[in-house]
Amino acid sequence: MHQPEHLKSAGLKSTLPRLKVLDLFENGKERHLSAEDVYKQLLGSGEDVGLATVYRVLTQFEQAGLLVRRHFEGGKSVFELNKGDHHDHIVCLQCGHVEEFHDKAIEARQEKVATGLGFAIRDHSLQIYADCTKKKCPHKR
Amino acid sequence: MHQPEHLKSAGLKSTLPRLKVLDLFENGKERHLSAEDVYKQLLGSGEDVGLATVYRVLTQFEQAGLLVRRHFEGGKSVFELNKGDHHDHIVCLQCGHVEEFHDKAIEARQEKVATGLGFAIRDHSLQIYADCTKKKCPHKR
DNA sequence: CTTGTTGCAAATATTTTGCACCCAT
DNA sequence: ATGGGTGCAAAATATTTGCAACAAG
Repeated sequence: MHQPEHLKSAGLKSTLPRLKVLDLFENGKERHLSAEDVYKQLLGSGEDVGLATVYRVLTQFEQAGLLVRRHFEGGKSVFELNKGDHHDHIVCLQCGHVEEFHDKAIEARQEKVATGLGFAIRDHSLQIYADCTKKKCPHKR
Repeated sequence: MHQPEHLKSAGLKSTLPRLKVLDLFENGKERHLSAEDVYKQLLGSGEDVGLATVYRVLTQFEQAGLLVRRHFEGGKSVFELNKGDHHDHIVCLQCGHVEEFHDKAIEARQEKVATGLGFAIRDHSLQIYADCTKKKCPHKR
């Protein structure tokens, strides 16, 4: 599996559920997963974890800076690996796939607008909800 | 109170709970309210409504285009009057006040980015979380 | 009248927490 | 061994729904 250094440095013991969750994000197919997604995938792999543990681990990883929590529509929190870079998201309304993008011009304008209104940006979140224009949505679930 | 034309044209009967909720958004102090906020304010005004009715009314108003539903952080939905214009939000981290803004350049870039990735935008949501730079935050709660 | 609307309670959905047992160090 | 970690069940939070009583047109 993987080295538990990340966990160590975060003051977290290297346990099976934690290693498995980390592995899912590092080597899984989807980069953006909800607690339910993680839980189901672990059960599917024959792991015997509780949903509560998944929630606890995800929250701990978020606080440790290993994961980032996103608030898309739909009431569920979605997590992804914290790669250190900032990016925004475009969510396909047809299949739910999440694509990432970064646009310097948008960031610059945000800075300008905020400054103009007398604010100092600390963080921001931008999601675009869209339909895929290709004949077949390439990201069917 | 108010004319029920909005309701009529939306195919909704003009009832007391609906008129009261609409009034809150049109004449209330805060433009952005959660279901819980609306419910508490109505109870405070001596109205006898159920929380379920508030949720139903808010949802109906959203579908009728009278209100817009926002998904800020915190797990709760927040509603505001639909003034027809599109705008994004800047949330003051110090007092929680919500300021609105609209920037053509940002919108244009979003369109460009989405098109470039093969998507047709249906909706988007942009929130900036920031600190007020004025000596005293002018929006203390 | 007739159909839409409401309040209440119960049901969902998501996430958190209490607790006794288990395991990494 | 021992303190953190886990699973399970129950609680907490946000929202939806079934249903009988009720009210607008």
